[in-house]
Amino acid sequence: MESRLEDFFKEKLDEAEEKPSSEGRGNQEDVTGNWVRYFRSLVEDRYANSRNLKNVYLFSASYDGDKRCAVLKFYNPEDKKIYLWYDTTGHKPYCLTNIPQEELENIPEVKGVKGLDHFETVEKFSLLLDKPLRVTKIVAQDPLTIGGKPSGSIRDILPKIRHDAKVWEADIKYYECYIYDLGLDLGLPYNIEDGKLVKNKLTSINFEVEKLFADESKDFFQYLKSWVELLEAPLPSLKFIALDIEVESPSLDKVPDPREASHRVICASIVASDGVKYVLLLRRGEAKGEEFDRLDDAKVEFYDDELQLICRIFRFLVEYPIVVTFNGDEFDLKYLYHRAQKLGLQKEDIPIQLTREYAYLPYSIHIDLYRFFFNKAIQVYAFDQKYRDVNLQDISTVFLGIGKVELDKNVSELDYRQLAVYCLRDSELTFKLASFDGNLVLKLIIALARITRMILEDVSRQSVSNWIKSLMYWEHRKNSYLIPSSEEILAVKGSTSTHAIIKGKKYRGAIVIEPQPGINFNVVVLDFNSLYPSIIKRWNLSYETVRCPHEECKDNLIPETNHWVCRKRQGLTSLVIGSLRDLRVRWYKVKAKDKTLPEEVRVWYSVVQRTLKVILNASYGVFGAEHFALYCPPVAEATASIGRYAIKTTIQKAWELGIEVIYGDTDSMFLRNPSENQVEALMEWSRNVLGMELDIDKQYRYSVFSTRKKNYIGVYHDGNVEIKGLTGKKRNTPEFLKKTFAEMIKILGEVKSKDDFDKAREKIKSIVKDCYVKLKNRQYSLEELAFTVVLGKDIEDYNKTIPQHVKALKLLPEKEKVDVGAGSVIRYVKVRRDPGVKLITHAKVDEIDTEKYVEHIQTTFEQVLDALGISFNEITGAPREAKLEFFQ
DNA sequence: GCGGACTGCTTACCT
DNA sequence: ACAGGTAAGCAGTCCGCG
Repeated sequence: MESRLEDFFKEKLDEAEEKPSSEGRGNQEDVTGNWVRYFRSLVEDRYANSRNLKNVYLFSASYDGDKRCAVLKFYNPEDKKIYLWYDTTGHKPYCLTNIPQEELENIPEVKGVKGLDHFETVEKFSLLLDKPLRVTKIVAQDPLTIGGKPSGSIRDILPKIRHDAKVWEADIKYYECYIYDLGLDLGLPYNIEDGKLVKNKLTSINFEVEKLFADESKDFFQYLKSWVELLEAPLPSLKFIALDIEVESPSLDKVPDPREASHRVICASIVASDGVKYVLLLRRGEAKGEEFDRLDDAKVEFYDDELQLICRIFRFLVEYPIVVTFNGDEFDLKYLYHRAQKLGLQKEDIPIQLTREYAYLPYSIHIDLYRFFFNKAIQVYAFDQKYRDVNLQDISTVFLGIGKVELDKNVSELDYRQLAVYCLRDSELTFKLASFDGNLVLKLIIALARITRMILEDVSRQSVSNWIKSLMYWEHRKNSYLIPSSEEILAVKGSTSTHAIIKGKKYRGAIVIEPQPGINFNVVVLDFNSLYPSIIKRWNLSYETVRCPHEECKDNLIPETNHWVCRKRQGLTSLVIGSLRDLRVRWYKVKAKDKTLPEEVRVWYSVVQRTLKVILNASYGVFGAEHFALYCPPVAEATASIGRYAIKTTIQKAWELGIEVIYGDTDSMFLRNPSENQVEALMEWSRNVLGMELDIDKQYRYSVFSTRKKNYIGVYHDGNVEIKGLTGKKRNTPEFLKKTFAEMIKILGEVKSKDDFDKAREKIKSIVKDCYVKLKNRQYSLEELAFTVVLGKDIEDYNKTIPQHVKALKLLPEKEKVDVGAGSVIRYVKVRRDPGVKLITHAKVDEIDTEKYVEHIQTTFEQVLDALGISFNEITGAPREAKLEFFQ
């Protein structure tokens, strides 16, 4: 596929790079000419319309403003390159309106809009009204005519002309509209035959799956089938690079502004999946040590000219199909874009496009891992909150066991070798974050793209509400359903009928059962297997079915609300979320553990089940989120309400069966020493009566509860200890407390029987006592005493109250305050004098307010001591209090 | 002028 | 920029107190 021309220019470029200009800053033309020629030839050649390609994977799409059409990006696993394909179907941007075609034709303000193509009358089905609707399709020659111009777009002028004008589907990005209309599947293989797009034959549905879901309705089964086809499709082997650059910086701790790009790019490093490693360094006037041509397994190149170095980076950006960065959107690529222009390169010769939020690579796929790991849903559900702070240092330490190279001075002051080592490490870490566990992260992104029908760039950056929006929109278009506007849904279904416990919330959520304080042996924890998605499936919840327009459904009420649910039509959300849930629980989760399957298949199944988990966990919440495109509070409210109903009735049934329920939260029930028969009976009852699966989630040798909800310790039969919610493991708790707490936990893990507790009690008392004494003697360092708190917003935004960590910050001189903002981590200690707090960097050990810290020891340990029948005063030597005994 | 009761704010957690 | 519920610590306000 690669042309002679491309090879020719590549050689030319290599030549140019092998003899970096010796006479210092040479002619601009010489420096960049080779790059520009090479780049232009590449665009004309390989990136020109591809007419014949086999088995290429659809990874991305966008709109080409020059050619005025959609362009798709395909990845060819054969030669591991990206190919562009420009639309050949003549598809055009459009939106829909309720104004009849004849009327539109007679409105001069509309007819006169430049870029308008034509009108059509089409039939769509309105789920909201449960009836067909004739609407007018306004077709334009370019997306901006529909919407997005500062003024004068169809989207904006129609409501001005007629007050009852409705406009639908006008704020969908054009390439998304294109994907939905053509029913394209992202991440799946296609063929291009004589310029036409042909989907590869799909993996047929597995016989086992078919058998597993034989009892489901026809519609439901159709959904299962289409998901399986997507998710069982083969996965291409991927080729990618990680990139990182270093920029001279004026002062310590000050990151150069990428828009200004006023400082030199002094180093770049590239680590590629094919083993290629490069460090590119800028020769600088000042002595920066000896030059060298290798650094471990990386090739090192020195450049006299900064622009030449940057062009070298650009070559990597167009030659590799996938480029991975850590914060490339906000820094590396943004910087390179502006810096290259500053040094004289034309915009069109830079292979980077900046939008408001992204650095987009038109000839490859840019994945910014920072954006991906920042996603809360990814953080919590895909990675079980293994990392807390989103930065390269912490994330790579968690997943790879290595961190960044530590610096003791400004990057500008490092010698060549130190700089190279530092920079190379960063791109190595970035590379490994994309590739660990067999490219887990990239696979997650592809699995997400397949399900959501989003391009890789979007799905890896945007959050759950956009994922679900996209997959729902795709389903609407597939079935010719009119996509309702958010206002429309709200107008018809805006009301809620319950009251939240927390002020300012819209509706009542889950319930938490009051725990029975004390210690209990043999505790079995049952939970509803993905409760909310199950409810959405079983109760047919969707924006069109909750409060549906049919009189005859109005008696089909949802507990504790005045909402009813449709009996006549299967809800779209119910089908989509329900099928994904069942597939995860009954197929992918099971198969991910199936040792008879080849390792590679198992790994993919585990990726899929994790991806589904992320989507499913968010599926309920989005309907209660104002910014979600299909925001529908009654759907969220109904879901939570049925959840409360499910757990309440199940607990009641448990008592009837003679099982003691000692705690429960949302979807879980903690049973005290139940018999196998009792557990089995309860699970069966739930299956038969509620129609919901109840599973054994975990079994504890014993559990420790105080009177507090969302706070407990569970000790598994193997001695592993699970701690939930306790102060002793919170992030902001001082280290000395966490350490002492961990010692106590270790003792608890060793307790096997009631008798062991007597010994454990004594040990725990002495551990806490030691802590108390050490504190009193001021033997703890400031490091150990510091509270670590994340600043929730910028300092000046605290106008209601001034919390302690902000108080500590206010003592800083103005010019140091500017470096602190939302997201900064603040470490402070409590002192006796005036404001009571000081930043760790400003305090001394003898200022510490030990009395305050004693209170913290007390609250931290009382959460456990209570249940053990130990009073804190007994430990510190204060008068003995009555001892509580919880054993029965 | 001070302390207790109360509410509200902030952070971190649970499901 | 997925939801609501809970704990803890502190900030700020109101009220009573001859």
